[in-house]
Amino acid sequence: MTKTTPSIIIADDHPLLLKGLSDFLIEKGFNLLGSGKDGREAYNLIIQNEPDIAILDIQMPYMSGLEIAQKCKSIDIETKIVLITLHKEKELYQKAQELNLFGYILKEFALEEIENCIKTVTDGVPFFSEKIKELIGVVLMEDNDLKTLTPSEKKILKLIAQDKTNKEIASQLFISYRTVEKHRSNIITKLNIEPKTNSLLIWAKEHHEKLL
Amino acid sequence: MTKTTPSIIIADDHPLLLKGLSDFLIEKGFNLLGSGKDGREAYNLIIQNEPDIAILDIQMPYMSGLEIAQKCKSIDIETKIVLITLHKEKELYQKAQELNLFGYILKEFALEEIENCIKTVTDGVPFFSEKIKELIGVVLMEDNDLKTLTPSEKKILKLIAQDKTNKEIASQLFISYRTVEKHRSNIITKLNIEPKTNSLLIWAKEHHEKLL
DNA sequence: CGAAAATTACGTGTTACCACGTATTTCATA
DNA sequence: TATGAAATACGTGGTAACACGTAATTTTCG
Repeated sequence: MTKTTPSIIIADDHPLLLKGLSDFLIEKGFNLLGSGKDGREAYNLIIQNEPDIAILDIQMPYMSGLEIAQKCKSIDIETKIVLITLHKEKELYQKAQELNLFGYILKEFALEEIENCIKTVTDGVPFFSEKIKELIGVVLMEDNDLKTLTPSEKKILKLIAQDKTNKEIASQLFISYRTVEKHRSNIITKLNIEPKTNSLLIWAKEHHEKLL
Repeated sequence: MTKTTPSIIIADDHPLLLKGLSDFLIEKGFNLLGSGKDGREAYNLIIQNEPDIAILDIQMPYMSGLEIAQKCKSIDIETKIVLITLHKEKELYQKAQELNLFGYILKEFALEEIENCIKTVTDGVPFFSEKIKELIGVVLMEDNDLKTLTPSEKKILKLIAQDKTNKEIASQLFISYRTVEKHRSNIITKLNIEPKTNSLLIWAKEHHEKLL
């Protein structure tokens, strides 16, 4: 790893954030090659410049930060990708392993943390915010429960989250209404849900993001 | 209204956004008196400087933008308050009337819109983003239904949204279990909810923000 | 192939939710 | 004070959700 200033491109669909980040990096003397306001622009910037680091928002029009990371991996671009987002996205932790993600920071973090992150990543060391790590712990627990579900059970859980009744689910899956009930029962047992009347519906609603 | 450049203070707890907004206003030649990173700082800045305009994030530590607006009104500070936020807060439209709010913009909006907003507000004309207005339309409809609910019905609706069963609600309110059921029935009728089994729970969950 | 897991299905019983109706009491206010 | 709205409460009947158990069939995989 050379000791020259790393080249960087950034992308964010929030003009204010983009400006803030851009100004900050320039002031700090980083080698900012360019910035994009959506996923397409970001992707083009990356394949044209092959920067050392790309700091990308997760949610952007046309292409998300994750999609960009995926494509970059598939075409063997060595750009280190740092995701930046407002939300503590729980699903992220797994994908971070699969893709060549090198960092994940929250927008509300201090500017110094960004500088810190860039330096760390430049040395080839992944950087994840502390708060993210906490989340990962929690999510891992919950996901362990989820993983014990069979495919059918997951499918039914999804449908429950979509406000379907047992009968609707049954006819949709061409199985008996009783079978659906049995699955429900098994799901409740596996997920250690309190045995209240609508507890499964409530659970499904609260965790419906994880069922996608 | 004088034609001099309006004095402005800004506050946001996201360093990046604050920097972006700050840099932008300075570049555009606005008279930026100061900036704060939380509600307290913002409030102090306002009462000390009594700026023409205060651009505040809604969600901030110690004091929200709305609380600041409230306090400012109570002590007759004439600063025109513009709220800025990432989320399309549905509850906002009502409060905008009560307080001396002069604007509401979304962070993802173009920088030009902010400039536009400041100019409009300087002339004493409230500025609300188009997207907000759309939302207000929708929310007004829904709220009309909500307003038809009696106090007791609202209370029960809140408890339903908190996953309480009829019996729990009954014992908590010291009323009969049957009464709760009657209320439920009335609520369903008033809100035009489809007569499915857990439809009321689902409705309450989906609208639980509005029940606060 | 054989064992384990998954899927399918049913029985029985309890509780919760919902509709529709009736009826009493309380309370604000025209 | 009198009218009406709201809150309270109960009856009846139907559907849905859930617990717990049994069991046949299919899939999966060592």
